[in-house]
This record gives sequence, structure tokens and C-alpha cells, in this order.
Amino acid sequence: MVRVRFAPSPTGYLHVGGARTALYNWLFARKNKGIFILRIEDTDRTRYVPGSVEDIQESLKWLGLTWDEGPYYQSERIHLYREHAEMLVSKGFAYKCFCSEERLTALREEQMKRGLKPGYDRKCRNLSSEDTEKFLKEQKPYVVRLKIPLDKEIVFEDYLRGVIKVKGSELEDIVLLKSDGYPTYHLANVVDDYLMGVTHVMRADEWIPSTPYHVFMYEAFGWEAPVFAHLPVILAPDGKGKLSKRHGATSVLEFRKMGILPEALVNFLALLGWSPGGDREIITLEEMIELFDIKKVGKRGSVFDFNKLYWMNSYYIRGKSPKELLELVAPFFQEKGIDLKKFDEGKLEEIITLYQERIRTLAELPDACAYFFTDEITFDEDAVKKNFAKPETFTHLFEFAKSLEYLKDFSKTDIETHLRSFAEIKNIHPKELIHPLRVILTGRAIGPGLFELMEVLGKEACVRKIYHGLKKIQNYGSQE
RNA sequence: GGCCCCAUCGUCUAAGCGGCUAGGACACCGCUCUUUCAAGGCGGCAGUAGGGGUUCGAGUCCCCUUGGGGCCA
Repeated sequence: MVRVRFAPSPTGYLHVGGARTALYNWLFARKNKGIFILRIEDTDRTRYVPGSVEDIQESLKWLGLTWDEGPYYQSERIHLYREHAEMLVSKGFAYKCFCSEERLTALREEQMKRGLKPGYDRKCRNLSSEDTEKFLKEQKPYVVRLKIPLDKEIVFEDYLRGVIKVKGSELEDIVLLKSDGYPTYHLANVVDDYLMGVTHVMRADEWIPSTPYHVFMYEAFGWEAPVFAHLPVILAPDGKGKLSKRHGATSVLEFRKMGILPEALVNFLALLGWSPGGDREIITLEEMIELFDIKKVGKRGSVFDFNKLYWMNSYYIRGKSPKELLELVAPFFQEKGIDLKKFDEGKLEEIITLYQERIRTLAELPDACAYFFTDEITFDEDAVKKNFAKPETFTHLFEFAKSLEYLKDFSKTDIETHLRSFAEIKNIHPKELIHPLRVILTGRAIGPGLFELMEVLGKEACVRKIYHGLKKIQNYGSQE
């Protein structure tokens, strides 16, 4: 039975890099009819950020990555790590180190000064049992360190990268248990993975250097090690370094706030480092489960391309029904102080349909169709300047508005026929009306087709907005 | 700095055992549709980091260089 886990530290919000790691683990579990475990690695109390556990869970749920077991909290399992540290000591694979913080700092400074690599000099590695007894009796604080074999090479096979070898002499006698009795990441991680029956450890690249320690610990405990697969990291758009806050959004929930759909983010993340093969770009979670193959995950880091994410998002937006979109978009209007429940649902769906293929994120919609909710809109200056350069435009629009009142039917085809014949009578090109009209109705030079737009607004609103807009724009002009 | 990992268009990637004109997508640029924008359709630009091997044949295997990334400080 395949058992995998996602084991974030509650040190902040769930980063998209973490989300992708979670996704690959989840896919692997689903693909193999296995179990996906959520484990919170919260043994480092100094780095704990309140709210992050909730954020992580909400992010995973939003993405649709539900877990089968957990969340387990390492902070509730401290006794297990102590027992296991003791176990390693008695087996001779770890030892108690009584060196003081001061000595270690001094040691490091000395090493730096002499141009040596900094690290523990293994002073307590060969403490006599008498000395150890004595120190313990004195209640001297100690840490437990791993006794790395210096004459051996530690070898393990990464599922994606093949054999990785490191000389024991290159490794350090890392701390397993701190003086306050709390485990370090290394101990807790190995103990839990074993105790929880984890069969495949899929985690970020950056853990490769610590894997030899883990491998040795499995050996020391006499446990069979899980399969290790180190996943590539997500790089910043500027190409250099990991994706971080200064490159824009990085947390999953931030993307939600930006109006990104979860299916778009998941799809995008999945393809960042993995390909279902062939020319597939758009793929659902269900299809991913079918096609996912951990062996096909790439080895190199991939740059996070916001453009492609936006493209995917607009693709998924276009695929929604107006009804679905209406629901999805409501919070974004709420934020702008607009309560959609106060408006006619059918009308709202019509207006949404007009913008469905013109927005890349949900958050863009409220501004784009602001005019639908109020007459007090701001006019795009350039658009006004360009489309109201000729004075006769004002009289044309005024007369056109007046003529609209006599229109019996207000369907887009009626409006179009009417506008075109009006233009013919005035001996002007229809464009001379269409563009100024769009500006005066929406405030912008770009947007949906004018006739659809007018039909959705309705006759009254159109007439009212034209008169209102003409007044406003004329005032602009006189003030200049 | 030491150790480790990685290397196909600007970006994400495809090309099971070596055999193609190196394919797709985003972005960009044209053309088309048209009332603007968007979407769509058609087309274009653009890549195997460099150097050595192995081989009839290398993106694919080996070595070196370079470059990038990570971990430890």
C-alpha cells in the first residue's frame, strides 16, 4: 500500500511551491490507490507563525487536495522522538554532547578565521561513560548528535535522479535532539515517516543534502528506508533564485484573492515540472490522476510564468456557465461595495456573459463593468479626447439618444438597424457614433460589442447615461 | 568558499531501447473576422550552452568546461 505525506512547517502561508509538492504527492497517492497524509512539522516553536496551519489546510482544500489522514502534529508526539533518540544512543549511533553554546560559537569563529569549514569538531563523540555519567549527574544540558560513520560512503537512490553518494567525512554530526528536549527536523521527520508507514518521500529539491543523514538514520534504526524522490524547485520569473514575495503573489490564497480559479492554478502547477505527454495543456485533476507518472517529473527547476497562468485562468473562465461565474464573482463585487443580491440575476448573467471572454482574472470584472451599477463613472481621458474631438459628435449623440426613445423594440438587431440608418441620414460613418457611444456608456474605448451592450443596459439606462455623460464630458471640455 | 543537484525556443515542455525538417503551449509579431477590445482561425519569429569522445548515426550515452540552482555556513 502506497502511503505518502505532505509535511509543511507552520512557518507561514502555503507557498505555490509547497502546493505543487502537495499536488504531486496527492496525485501519486490517488494514482496508486494509496493514502495521502497531512503532517504539520511544528517542532520549531521559534518559527511558528499563528494562522499558518489554518492557511495550509484551507489552501489544500481550495485546490481540491484532500488528505486521508491527519493532520498530525509533531508537537504532540515529542515523547516519541525522545525515545527514539535514546534508542540511537544506546545502539551507539548517536551520542550526548555537552558542549556549551559559547564553545561552539568560539569554535566556529576560530574555524572561520583559519579558513576551515565551520562545523562541530566531534569533541563529545568519544566521551568516556564516566564523564557522561558525571555530566548527567551535574544536570549539564546536552544535545543528542548523530554519530556519522567517517570512513563510509552513504549511498542512496533518488527515484528521479539515480544514485547519489556522499562521503561520511563530508557530513556533520548533526543534532537530533536539542537541549530543550525538542527534536530537530531530521529526527522527527525520519521517526514519523517510519511510524506512519510512509513508503515514498516526495519533497523539494532542497532536502537532497540532508537525505544522507536520513538514510543513515534508517540504517541505524534498522528500518527499511522509503523511496526518495526529490522534486525540482519553482524559480522566480526573473530566472534567478526561488520564487519569493518580491516577484508578486506566492501564497496559494493570494492567488485566490487575485481571482485565479483553483482548477487553473492546479493545472498550471501540475505542468510546471511535469507533462502528461503529447500536446496536452488543459487537464483536469481526474485526468491527471489517470496520466500522472512520477518518473516523468522533470529534474530541473522551472520558472513561474504568470502569463501562462493568466492564460489558463482566462481559459477556465471562458468555460464556466454564467450562473457559475456569477457565484464565483460575487465576493469580488462585495469587496468593491457592490451587493449582487440586490440586482436581477438574469441581468447580471447577461452582463457577465459580455465580459466572460474579456477578463483574465475574476478580480478584473467589477471595474470592467462598473458602469452597469452606477452612472457616476470615470471616463478614460484619452478615450474621450479621441472620440469627442469633433463638436458635432455631441449633437449627434444628443439627437441619437432622443431618437432611441421612439424605438419600440430594444434588441441588439433593432438597435443596430436603427443606428445605421441614423448614421446614413446624418451622412456619417456608423463608427462615428459607435465609438463615442461606447465611451459615453462605459467610460472606456474598449469593451463588448456596442449593440449587445445596449441591449443589456436597456433603453432607459442608455438614454439616461447618454444625456448624463454628455453633460459631464462637456463640462470637462469647458474647464480646460 | 565547501558539498550536492541541474542544463531542448524568452518561458513551460514533447521527442520509450541513439535513427524527425527537433513537436506543442504561453508570450511576441503579422494576417483574418470586425464597431473597439477580447476570443477564434491562419501564419511567422525562436531552441538542443560550448568542447571533446563512443557510433554508420547523439538532444538522447561518457568526459571536461561554462552556466544556473540548492544546502551548509
